[in-house]
Amino acid sequence: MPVNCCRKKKGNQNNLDEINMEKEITIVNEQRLIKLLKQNSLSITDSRKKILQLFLEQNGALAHGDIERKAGEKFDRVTVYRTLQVFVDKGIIHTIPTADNSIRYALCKDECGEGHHHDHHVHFVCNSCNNTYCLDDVVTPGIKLPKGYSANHVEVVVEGVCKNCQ
Amino acid sequence: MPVNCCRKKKGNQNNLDEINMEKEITIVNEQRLIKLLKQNSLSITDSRKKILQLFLEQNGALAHGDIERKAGEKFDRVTVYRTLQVFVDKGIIHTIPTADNSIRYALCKDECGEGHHHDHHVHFVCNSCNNTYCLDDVVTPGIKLPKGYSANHVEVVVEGVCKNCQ
DNA sequence: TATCTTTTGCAACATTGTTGCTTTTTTTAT
DNA sequence: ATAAAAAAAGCAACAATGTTGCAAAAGATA
Ligand SMILES: [Mn+2]
Ligand SMILES: [Mn+2]
Ligand SMILES: [Zn+2]
Ligand SMILES: [Zn+2]
Repeated sequence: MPVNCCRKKKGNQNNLDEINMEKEITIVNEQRLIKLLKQNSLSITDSRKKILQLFLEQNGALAHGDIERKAGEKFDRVTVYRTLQVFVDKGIIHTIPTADNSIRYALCKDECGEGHHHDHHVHFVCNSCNNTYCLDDVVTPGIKLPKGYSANHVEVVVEGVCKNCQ
Repeated sequence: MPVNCCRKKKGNQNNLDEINMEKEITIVNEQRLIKLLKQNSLSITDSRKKILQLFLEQNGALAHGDIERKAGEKFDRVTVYRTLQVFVDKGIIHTIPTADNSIRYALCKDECGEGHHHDHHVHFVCNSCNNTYCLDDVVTPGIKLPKGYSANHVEVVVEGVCKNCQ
């Protein structure tokens, strides 16, 4: 992993006025999507824009199936698979392990890039709404392993009831 | 979850002499398998004995596919699915989440039973041999969650290089 | 705009998981 | 040991998920 490998993306919180016309919002988002894709040296295509948009609009994580559904009939299933793979490779999204054979994907923060993820945060799965959230501020704890084991990465998934469902 | 809900199974470490004849070992194991199934009010069938045996013989965890392969052509795929499901329900095995769409299963310790699992240990996936181990002695840490979230269960999966592969 | 490169969609296929129903096996009661 | 009842296994059909190669379409480049 190269030194100084982490790009600095602008925060870009997208705090648009609620009163903005729909069209205007669309334009802004489109620009943002294109910028993000360009930053990652990806060519700008409809499917990439659409799928990236889904992640940006979404608070929590998305499973492949969710994306297929939300992207509508617009794209081939194969394209969705390939797009997700590219996004993971580029450090745009990361995977979240589950115990039900349906990997979830969520946006990475700015520190991730091609070939190196740094998503050292805890994930939360709500038993009520069934959403999965990145708890970006909750850092994964160090784990003391038995002699002989060495750790590369620690993944923590907490299951419970989320803020909205209490 | 009822108070005093946890059965006490005998340790039964199966420290058999290496010199025991194959047949004898088989008989011993058979008895052990039957005992375990009876303790869990399960009827004694070939597939349940075989699959349980695979777990007892195996140090690490098994994915559904592993079991299908190891159980040979002996059983229908559907039977394997149903048997695993029953074992999970009964607290004989527990699932381990992964990020590659292949749930792993491993034996529970004695505290688990029907309707209540207590597998509060860390899991370890080796990047070299690709085995998954239960680190029974490494307890999952408590996680301090943001206001509004409440935890039911914490799952920790550490990825790295295992003892045997160092 | 013309050319080169990349991505998409499609088809075909493989793997994985589910469901209903019939047959077989296991358990239970005689 | 035998018969009746209950449970599990096997089978078939299907659904869902994931993979690959290739031709057509779209995007980047000059
Ligand atoms: Mn995350
Ligand atoms: Mn375990
Ligand atoms: Zn929730
Ligand atoms: Zn290993």
